[in-house]
Formats: sequence, structure tokens, C-alpha cells
Amino acid sequence: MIVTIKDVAKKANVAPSTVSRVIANSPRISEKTKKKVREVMEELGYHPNFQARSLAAKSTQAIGVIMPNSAYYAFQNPFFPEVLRGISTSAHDNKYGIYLSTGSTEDEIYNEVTSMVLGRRVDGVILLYSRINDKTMNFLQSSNFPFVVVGRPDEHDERISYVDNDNIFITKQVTNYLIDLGHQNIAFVGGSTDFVVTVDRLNGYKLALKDAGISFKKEYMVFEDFIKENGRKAIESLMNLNDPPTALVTQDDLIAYEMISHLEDMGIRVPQDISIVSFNNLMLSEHSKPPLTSIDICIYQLGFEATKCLLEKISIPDTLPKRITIPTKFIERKSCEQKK
Amino acid sequence: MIVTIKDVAKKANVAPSTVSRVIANSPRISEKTKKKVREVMEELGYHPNFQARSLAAKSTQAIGVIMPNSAYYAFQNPFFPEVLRGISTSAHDNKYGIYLSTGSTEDEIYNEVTSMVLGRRVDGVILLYSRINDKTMNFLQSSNFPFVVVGRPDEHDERISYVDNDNIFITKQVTNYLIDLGHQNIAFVGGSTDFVVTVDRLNGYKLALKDAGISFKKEYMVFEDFIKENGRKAIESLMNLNDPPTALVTQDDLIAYEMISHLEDMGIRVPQDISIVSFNNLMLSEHSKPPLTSIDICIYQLGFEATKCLLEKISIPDTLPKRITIPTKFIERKSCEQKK
DNA sequence: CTGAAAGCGCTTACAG
DNA sequence: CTGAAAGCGCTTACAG
Repeated sequence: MIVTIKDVAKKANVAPSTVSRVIANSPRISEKTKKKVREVMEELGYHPNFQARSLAAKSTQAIGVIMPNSAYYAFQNPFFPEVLRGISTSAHDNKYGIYLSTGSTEDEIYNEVTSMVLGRRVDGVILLYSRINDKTMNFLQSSNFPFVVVGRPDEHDERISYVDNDNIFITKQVTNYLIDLGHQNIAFVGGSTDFVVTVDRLNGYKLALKDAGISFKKEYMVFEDFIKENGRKAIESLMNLNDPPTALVTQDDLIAYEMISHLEDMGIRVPQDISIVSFNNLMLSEHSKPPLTSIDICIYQLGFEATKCLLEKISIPDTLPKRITIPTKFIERKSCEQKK
Repeated sequence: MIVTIKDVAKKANVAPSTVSRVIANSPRISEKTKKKVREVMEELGYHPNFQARSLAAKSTQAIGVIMPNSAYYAFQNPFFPEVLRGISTSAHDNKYGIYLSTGSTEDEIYNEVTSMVLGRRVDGVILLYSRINDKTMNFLQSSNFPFVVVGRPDEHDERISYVDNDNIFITKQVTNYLIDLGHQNIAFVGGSTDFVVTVDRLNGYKLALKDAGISFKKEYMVFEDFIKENGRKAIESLMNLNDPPTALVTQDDLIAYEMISHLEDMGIRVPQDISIVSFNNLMLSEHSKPPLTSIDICIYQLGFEATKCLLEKISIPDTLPKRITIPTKFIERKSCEQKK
């Protein structure tokens, strides 16, 4: 049979309410009573029931983590285990559990989130992506439920708490790095433009070009949909331009690997013929050929800080919205070269 | 204010129990009543409270998913997002949620699992790894709680439900493939020997050698701890043997990439000088250089079937333990060559 | 410092 | 086909 608070109370000769207070470690209970009750709990193998606790206390001690739908480039992307590690470390430090939602379509995600929130499965939510005009985010905001976004919200970013890198700035820097190496024909290979991160990075890229007086070419932008459909063709169409790029800014190491592979097949060498700089600094990037020059966006920290921020908001509901910027590291390796 | 079953009942002029039955879509309620109640639910924006439901019905509609601790080689490994995708597809199809546990030490995992189970946070558990003499697994089994393992349990495997590849067999096959290419000096580069998967694959490897009359050499085995500490040194010590291997069976594509990188640095070419065959067939492996010959272990299916199996066990408690074997695919690419 | 009582929002025999 | 009542295992004012 299941051991309840009543069983413990009876055996310890106290009221159930006292046992409850011992569990919560209330300062209003004497050490002596606490000791006795704890002994009985131990003896009986008592374990508090989460559901009952949640119902009575109106707190679930769980946070919801919402992954983007799998259409997002590369669900095989190590980004997710890594954020998750950051999230769970912070969550467990605070005795919170993680409730995971991974819809395969936007609607599925939306439904899962609404039922999670309205059904009080969780005390707060972390959105692991930011998409343009996202109805899930809109729902979260209008329902006034504690949530934080990993990424920059498309709208109302002054009213939403979020954790992000400074994507515009770092992409500008990275592009400048290529420009300083003498490159003028720099292409941008991005994820889906539905995501704010893509838009931000694209803007950083454009900014750098503008500052350097390099005109921006539409043909130099390639996005996820095209790559996913036919990565080979995507890069071919880029390299077959009259004025092919001599450098690439790629949004993810995984995409960079694929690009490099196709390029080599086409007889184009990295970095001798084309330079590549990328994002995420996956573990592998150190060992790829050539070793990838990449931006370490500190994925773990992104998750860790987002959780910390959420937990704060849960415990102090009128916490002001804040933006946390996670610094990045430029890891220079061997995929870029001075333009000849 | 929160809308409860009572509010709906009052407005619809029925008893709360009737509303409850409408939610459960009980056949004992007339269509007419159902319709009326549903309209009111819609109108009031009613959403069932999970905690209350769980408490009364003694079912949480959630499964716990236990990840191995991050010490496991490569938490950046795409294995996890991929199993998770399989798990969540199956779970959501059945209206189950996913409760994630990711301890960073064995003890943390153990504590999370016990509190999850004893505290009735979940209806069942999926263990995403199988480790030798694992106290978490032992706890699960002795507490008679529904659970299934992804991987082969170390002990009592006839009494535990699990989903696995036939690791012994496939590793034997893979090793034979290398033997057929003329290789005699074949090394095994594995994960941690704490995990059953490593042991099984090692056994498959040994079996193939034995059948071919090749004597097994201890120096030809390299394991995780050594690699993690110093991957470069690990491979160097292998290649500096009097009789260095001409082929490698590697447990994971990620490790294979690292090995290849070190080998090239040492001036040893893959596949000309050394052949490599590996496991997991990551998305990248198609694009790596050389394209990796790898075993696709069907990670998604592993997760999907494990969940199906668990859900069955939850709904029919006396379901017999079963073993489900997920077939694998041998993806031949260009990392192996005939021995010269 | 401790207890009796009400209540969190549901489900489910039981009765009709 | 529907309702009244008890109960799931906790927490938390309120009272002393």
C-alpha cells in the first residue's frame, strides 16, 4: 500500500498538518518534532505525492521545455541535448522537474503548450526558439504565464524575458573578419527565415557589408528550405554565379559540413578556394577537415540562464522582464584564408 | 479565475460527475448531454486540471525518460534528440506527456528516478541506457513499476521489457566485413565498458575474430575513458604498436570522426592506410571525409517502439516482458578498403 | 509550536 | 442515462 501523510502522522502521534510542515521544513515546528517525524517517514518509506502536493499548493515544481518542430534544420543537431543539459542542471538545483514538449507541427506545439499551461502541468515555460509571429509565444504572453525565450522575441521584446546571444553584432564581426581577409564576395547560408535568429544574423551580415561599402547581393543568400530539399544544388547554384562567393557565413556547423562536402566534390577546396565561418562550435568542429572556424554561442549557458530567469519569475511574479545576453567566443581554426 | 468542472456543471445544469464523464467521453452519457456540456466547456474556456485528474484517477498520463549522465561519451551526441523524437511521437499519439530526467551523476539519476516513481510523477519509465549492475534499474525492477529499457539489461533480461538492436550479431557482421576485405589486425574502439552496449559489441567483435581464426589482442581495445582523456594519445598508442591495426571498429560516428582527424594528423590515411567502420549513421556521416561506412541503428524506432511497449505495459499491467529487436542497416560508404 | 477543518479539482463506485 | 457523496493525498488559513 501507499504510505501517506496520515500514516506517518498516526505513527508519530502528530497531526497530518504537522507532517506536512515537516516536509516543507517549516521553522514553526520544533526540532524535536521534526526529528521524530522524519524518523517515522524513513521507517515507513514515505514519499510525498507530487500530484496531491501540486493540487493543494497550486505549484507543480515543474517547468515546460518547448522544442521547435522537427522541421527545424537538423533535429540531429547537438544544440538540443546541450541546452537541455543547461536547463536541467539549473532546474534540478532548484528541485524543479522538466516536462518536455516536442510537437512535430506548429499546431501540435501550440496545442501541447496550451494544455500544459491551462491544465497546470507546469509552473512556467521555456521556449527553445523564437519564430516570427509565433502563436505559441503570443498565447504565452497574453495568458500572462511565466515564460522565457531562448532567442530574441520577434515582437514586444521589451515585455518578454529572454536569453540570447547578440546575434546581429557577432555576425557583423564574423563578416568583418572575412572582409579583413580580403573577401568581398561573401555569401550567407542560413536556416529558415521563420526564425528570428536567422533574421538577426542576416542583418548583422548586411550591416558589415554596408559598413565596408560592399553592395549586398540577393543571389548570395541561401536558406534552409532550399538546402534541405537539395543541399548540393543549393551550393552549386551559388558557385555557378558569374561572380561566385569566395567566402561563406554559415549558420550552423552541421550545414557547414554539408557545404564543405559538396564543395570538395565539385573540386573547390576549403579554405584555399573558399573560406567558411560558422556557428555553434560543435565538438566535432575541432576534428573536421579543415577544422572549422566557428562561433561558440555557449549553448549550455543559454539553457542555464534561461532556467534561472524563469525560476525567478515563478517565485517572484512581478519580476520585470529582462534580456540576458550570453557572450560568445570566436574560435579561429583553419577554414578561412586570406583571399588570393 | 480558474474554470472548474463545477462551473461547467452549474452552467450546463448537470452534475459535476456528468461533466467528468463527458471529458472521459463515457458511452454512458447521451449525445445530447455531451453536446450541451461541450458547448459550455467551450464557452467558459474550460481546461481540465491535470493534477486533480491524476490524483483522483491515479494516473498521470506522463512517462519518465531517463537519460544517462553526461559523462557518457558525447552528450552532444545526436542520439538523444533522435530517440526523444521517436518517444515523443509515440507518446503524443497516445496523449502522454514526457517527463525528462537528466542527472549528472549516477546518484542524482537514482534520486530523480526514485522520487519520480515513488512520488507518482509518472506512470512508467523509459531508461535510455543499460549499464552493468545499475542501481536505478534494480530499483525499477524491484519496485515493480512499469518500465522499459532502450538497450539490453545486464541481468534478468528475461524479466524486463527492452528494445535493442542485435548488437552482438551486427558487430560480428561488421567485423566480418573487414575480415573479408583482408584485414587481420582489427582494433575495437568503444564507449565505456560500464554500458552493456559496449560489452555486446565487443563480444560480437571477438566472435568474428574467433570464427576467422584470428587471435584476439588486448592491445587492440581502446575504451572511452582513455579516449576522453586524450583521444590523440589513444589512437597513437594503437598505431605505435609493433603490429598496428589496419582496420577499426568504432562504436560511434562521433568517435570515428575524432579518430580520423588524429590519424590524418599523423599522416595515416583513411581508407588507404586504415579502414574504419562505425555505428549510428549520423546525418553527417554522409558528408564527412571520407564518407563513413556506418551501421544505421534506427534510433528513432528504438524510441518509438520502447514507448509503445511501455504504454502497453501501463494499460495492461500483466503484460509479459518482451524483447523487441530493431533491425539495423549497413550503410556502406567509403571509409573501408581492401587490405593491400 | 501544534491541531482540526476546509479545500485544491477531479473520478468513481453506488444508487436510482 | 444521471446524480450525490466520498475520496485521492496533500496544504494552509484559523485558532489556540
